[in-house]
Amino acid sequence: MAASDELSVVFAALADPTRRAILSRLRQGPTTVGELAEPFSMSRPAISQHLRVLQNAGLIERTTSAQWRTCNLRTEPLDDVSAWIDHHRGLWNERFDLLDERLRELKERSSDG
Amino acid sequence: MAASDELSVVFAALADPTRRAILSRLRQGPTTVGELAEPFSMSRPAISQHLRVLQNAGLIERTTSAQWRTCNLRTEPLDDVSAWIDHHRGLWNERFDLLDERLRELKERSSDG
DNA sequence: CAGCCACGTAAGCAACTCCTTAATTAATAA
DNA sequence: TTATTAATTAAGGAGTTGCTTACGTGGCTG
Repeated sequence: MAASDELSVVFAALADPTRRAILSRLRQGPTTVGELAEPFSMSRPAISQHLRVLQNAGLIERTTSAQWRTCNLRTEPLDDVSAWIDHHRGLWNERFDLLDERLRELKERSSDG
Repeated sequence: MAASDELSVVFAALADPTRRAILSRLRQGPTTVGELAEPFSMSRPAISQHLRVLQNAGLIERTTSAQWRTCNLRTEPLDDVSAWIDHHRGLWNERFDLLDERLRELKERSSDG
């Protein structure tokens, strides 16, 4: 990774499919490390190391209760990432109207269903 | 990097401040490699290698005319990244109102200034 | 042709990533 | 206490990254 600035650390954390899968799993709610490791054909220490990378990036939080470590998703770092991405997609200075329109559509649909 | 799936390749390409600065520069328009290398205290080959990473990720395109290579920004890969990020920020199923409000703020500011 | 210019490739190196197995810590349960 | 369970730390290795310097390539110019 080499670069130690926050954005680089978060991007690097996301540049691994195992780690992204872990984050996806955590969207369903807090989980223990063992449960998190289950779907992967990988040793527990490997998962622990991935979790450390995610924690350093601020993308998860770990709490201890008894001998279990519970992992929680933290989405704050994704705000910075999203801002950078959207800026470079050219959304910030141009297509407000389009985005606005789409959001309104989605909003209507979700209140309908 | 190890992972070779498209999303991982793009995230990894973005996990370096030099490469992100190159992309930022390219937002102003197409540029030659020499011009692109100028702001960095780094050898030309190093920049060439960064450009290769960006090209492999589909984030730039290089065209040759005479002895110059012109680099162009390609934002398509950012669409996938943005979709993943927004999905995991929970924006797709929840906080439409908040986003809507923020966009309205930004819009007002940009039309004011 | 020779010489310069813009850029890339090749080779090498320190540092890092991602995985492994073995040992360790800490809490629970007999 | 001893054994079991959950997870981390330690140590090591194959492969990758990010830089360097040296050399190569293709296009222009005298």
